[in-house]
Amino acid sequence: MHLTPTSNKLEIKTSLDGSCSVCKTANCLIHNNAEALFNSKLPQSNAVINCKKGQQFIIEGAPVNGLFFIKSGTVKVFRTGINGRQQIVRFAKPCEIVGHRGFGTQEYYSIGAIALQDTKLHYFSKEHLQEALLKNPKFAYDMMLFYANELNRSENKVKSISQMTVRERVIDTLLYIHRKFGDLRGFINLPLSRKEYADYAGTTEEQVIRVFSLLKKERLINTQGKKIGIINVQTLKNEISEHNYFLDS
DNA sequence: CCATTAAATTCAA
DNA sequence: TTGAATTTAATGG
Repeated sequence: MHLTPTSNKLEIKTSLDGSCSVCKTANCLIHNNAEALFNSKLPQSNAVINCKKGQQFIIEGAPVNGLFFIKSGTVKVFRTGINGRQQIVRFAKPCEIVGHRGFGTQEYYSIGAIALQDTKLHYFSKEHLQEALLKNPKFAYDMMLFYANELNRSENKVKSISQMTVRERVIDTLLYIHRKFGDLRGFINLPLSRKEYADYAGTTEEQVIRVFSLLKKERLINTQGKKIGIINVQTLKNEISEHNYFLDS
């Protein structure tokens, strides 16, 4: 896929094409429900958006019009705290939804979202989604599962931030990224800065760097620049097992 | 938290 | 493809 190299604007083109080129995954919402989603007669209600690395496509406080499916790339979803520090709420990968908290009653986005890599998004308006949900129970059910899962994870995150030590939170974050984005040649398959680990774990960049150094000394992880390799997943899991490590998303 | 140095990444020639 | 410019990591105060 070729992206226009110099444009700073979001590239938007409407598309009534139902094909989702990237995802062949069995449990992809958009893929499984393409029929329900794409035979709408509503004009201008869905579009493919190309988003360059580092580009913000949801602004906190902006009015909600719809939501986004990720077709390719990865995205971080965050909320800005009182002192301007950003708290990363979650990372999202292809086949996932971004902006869904605004769906329904809320008028404004309470979160922001930035592309971590060049990312293709598929946008649907609220009306479009509503139509598809009402028409198609299977789609509605899949959406509900997604929401339930997100809620579960977010409840657990509250707990982890309030009850775990910095070291445990960093380990928790590492394991979350690892199981979500997987392993490529021994390194976590997602390049994140130490700051981004910190923003997710609810700590500072320095703390993350120090925990990483320790873990490296203990031969539990490997680091090479931005790339992190987990050597011993089990030992890390054990260390936070008292805090209910059993989530799968 | 800030300052310094080392290291890695990006960019453009 | 290289190296200069910029960004990021790591450490110590």
